[in-house]
Amino acid sequence: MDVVDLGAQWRAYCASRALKSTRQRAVLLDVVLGWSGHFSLDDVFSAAAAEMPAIGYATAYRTLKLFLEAGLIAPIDLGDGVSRYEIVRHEEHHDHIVCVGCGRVVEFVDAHIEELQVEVAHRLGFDLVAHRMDLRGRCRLGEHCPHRSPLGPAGVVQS
Amino acid sequence: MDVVDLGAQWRAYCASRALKSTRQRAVLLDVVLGWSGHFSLDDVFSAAAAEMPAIGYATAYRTLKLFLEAGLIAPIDLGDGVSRYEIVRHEEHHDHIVCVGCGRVVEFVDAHIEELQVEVAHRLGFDLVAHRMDLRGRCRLGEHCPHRSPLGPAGVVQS
DNA sequence: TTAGGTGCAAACGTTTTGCAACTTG
DNA sequence: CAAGTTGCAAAACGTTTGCACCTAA
Repeated sequence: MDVVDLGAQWRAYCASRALKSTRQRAVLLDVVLGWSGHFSLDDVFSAAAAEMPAIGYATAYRTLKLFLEAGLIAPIDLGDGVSRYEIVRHEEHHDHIVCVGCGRVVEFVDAHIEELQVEVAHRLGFDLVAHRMDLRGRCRLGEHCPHRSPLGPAGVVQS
Repeated sequence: MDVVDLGAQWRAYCASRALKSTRQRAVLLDVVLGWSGHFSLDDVFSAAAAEMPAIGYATAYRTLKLFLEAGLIAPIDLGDGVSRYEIVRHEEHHDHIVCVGCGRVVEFVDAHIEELQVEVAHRLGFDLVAHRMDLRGRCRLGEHCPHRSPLGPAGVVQS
């Protein structure tokens, strides 16, 4: 499911809930779908405000909540105390590993672990709905590592 | 490492940082070590206040922070927006699965997944320091499930 | 005696809401 | 027109801190 499909998904959600289409929502959708990586409410608001100065924080807040309910975005927790989100891409689910030294975030998927999660859930009497797995590690980039800080996503590592 | 050892660990930490032993800290340590399951700052404060009405919220806050630094407790995130913690038991590390229907939390460990996590981290160039894995599922307790709400921990399920 | 600890109240940053004015369908 | 949406400002929330008064060592 690519960005185009997420747009469709949003339109479907709007229809199902009789939501109106406004310029604000268009701008916000645009910002979110165009975002690569993780974003906070503030991130989204700032970007939207750049394109539409009159937009209000509350609107960004409420719209992000709608995106959440529509399943367009999902909350993630990277350990800092801020609510962050990322676009839900069904074919692109991934987990995170965060370097405790430099804060670098690598996204990855391990098919084997995914399987085992379903299995374990079943064994415990659950039907798995979702999961979140965040690893912490120290990355071995040596002198390149410390404090390279939040850098753009380098893509999801599959395995 | 059982509760007794955690007490020793705390004493060692106090010594190393020249922390004084006060009645407040004793009460708070007691509350935390005696807690079965997950707790919030509020939980701890309330329980401590029951035993020592004059205790201040800030003291609970600051002390919990010390416990955190001392490695006695670890933050966990169960998806509600509240900071929660649990006692660190080195031989009892576990992950969580939360029922999206009733909120029931089951703790578990899967040795195979644990191994794979280390492996994956290495493959990505990290030395694994810690991990957090929270599954969401719908539990199959049928009529017994919905809204049985936060119940006491039923122990860690090993596999 | 003195470094450290406590309780209070206020500051903080973020998230959330009430409301009157304004759009969309 | 009616229902839904917006921006503002303020409330609510959990968390964190400054400070003057205590207390363990």
